[in-house]
Amino acid sequence: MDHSPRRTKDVLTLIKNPDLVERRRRQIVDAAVELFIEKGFHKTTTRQIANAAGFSIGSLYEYVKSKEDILYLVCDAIHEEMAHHVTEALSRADEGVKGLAEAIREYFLVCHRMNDHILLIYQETQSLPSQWRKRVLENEVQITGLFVNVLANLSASGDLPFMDEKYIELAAHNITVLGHMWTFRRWFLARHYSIEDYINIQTRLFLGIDSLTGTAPPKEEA
Amino acid sequence: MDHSPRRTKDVLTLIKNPDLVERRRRQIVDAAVELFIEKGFHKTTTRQIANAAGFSIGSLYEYVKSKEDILYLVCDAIHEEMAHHVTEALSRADEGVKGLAEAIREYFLVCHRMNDHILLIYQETQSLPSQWRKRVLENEVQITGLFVNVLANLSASGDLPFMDEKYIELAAHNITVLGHMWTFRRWFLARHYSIEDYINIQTRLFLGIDSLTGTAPPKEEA
DNA sequence: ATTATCTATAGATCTATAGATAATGC
DNA sequence: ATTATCTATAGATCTATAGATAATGC
Repeated sequence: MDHSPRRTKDVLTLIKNPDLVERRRRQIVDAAVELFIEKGFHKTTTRQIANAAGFSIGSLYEYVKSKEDILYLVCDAIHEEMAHHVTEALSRADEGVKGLAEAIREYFLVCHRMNDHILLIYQETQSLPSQWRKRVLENEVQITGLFVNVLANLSASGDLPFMDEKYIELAAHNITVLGHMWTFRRWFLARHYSIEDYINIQTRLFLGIDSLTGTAPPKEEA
Repeated sequence: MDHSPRRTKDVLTLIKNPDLVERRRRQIVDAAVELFIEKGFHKTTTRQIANAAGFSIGSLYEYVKSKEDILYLVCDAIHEEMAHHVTEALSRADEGVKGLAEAIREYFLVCHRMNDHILLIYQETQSLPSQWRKRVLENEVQITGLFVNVLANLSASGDLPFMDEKYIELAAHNITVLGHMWTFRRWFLARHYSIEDYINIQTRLFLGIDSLTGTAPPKEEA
């Protein structure tokens, strides 16, 4: 009998049928995401994941080699979903600074919806074996790269004041991380701000324009 | 014999001598910080902490009731140190916008030096029992409050354009979190920026002034 | 007597696997 | 025969405590 393991998405499996691997792993990931969000990675047992996914602990280990494998699959799935939504948000946005404001608005709303998933990445990336941790971190930067493109275009077209490459890159990191900030300070921020407040104020703070109309608001002076 | 536990810093101990408690707990915290940074909270054993602190596992449990107690003591110590450095940095700064730039500069340098400690808070706060998690999170916000004061004064004195309270508060959160960003994206940012670059560019991005001279730089146009 | 410390281990997991069983197709 | 699944458990921890010992002062 053939016992050689297959490699799918860089994670080893003993199951031959690739479609089955994909289907079962989706079950594993769905179950694990929920449990990890609720109890954290370390306090979730592989047995709980197997139960929630609807099969036995023995079967679970046919589809992954270790518990860390599951965490990696979870992080990867979350990144896929983030990247998908953000790409779509950016492609739908208009031209010019107004379009940037729309894109930021959409991005912040994606962060708002994926709150728990983003938190999970922040908290558990460190629990991955270093080779995979690197991969997950690079994914984070990849999303920042999407904003770098938008900003670079606006800077080149004159819609934004000309900015050095390094300024553009850091501004893109700021946008990305201020979206994350809503998730990891939400327990506090939500006392004072709705997500709409948050988007409006942030947009005015760093673009100086209104997030919906795209126009500079009248200056209030002391 | 008196077996009633004492409460010191809200953590129970069986030891009567308060000075001894303080001394031993400092040993425990110093040992634990290092181990937690290296391996994470869950992968560090209480036995390793006891060994590194220089006494037995039995003694360790005379000074704390549980492993979570140790994590709380660690988080609290880190907060104390952060708050101390930031308060000092703010009090040393000049008046006006230039003083704000100096304060931000000092704050970012504190984040730079306390890199690993800040990361630890981000990663392990979730592992605390909820009552203590709340306390640690409030500590984070307390540091933001220090910047709220500075910004409010500048806004009132006219050194900064007048800003609504909600704008001030969010701007303070932004400053705090962008300091943290340097720690959790440093693995990437440090490829392109020194901490000095980072401070200069961030200051110009959100104050529009040079971080050292406190003056508006000449505008570069495309 | 009282306090602090240590040794030894109970008790409770939890991951990962071995080996049996069921299902499917030649 | 081959593939997928399950049950049962080996083996390896790890936290927290009980009970013994050492040190200190009345």
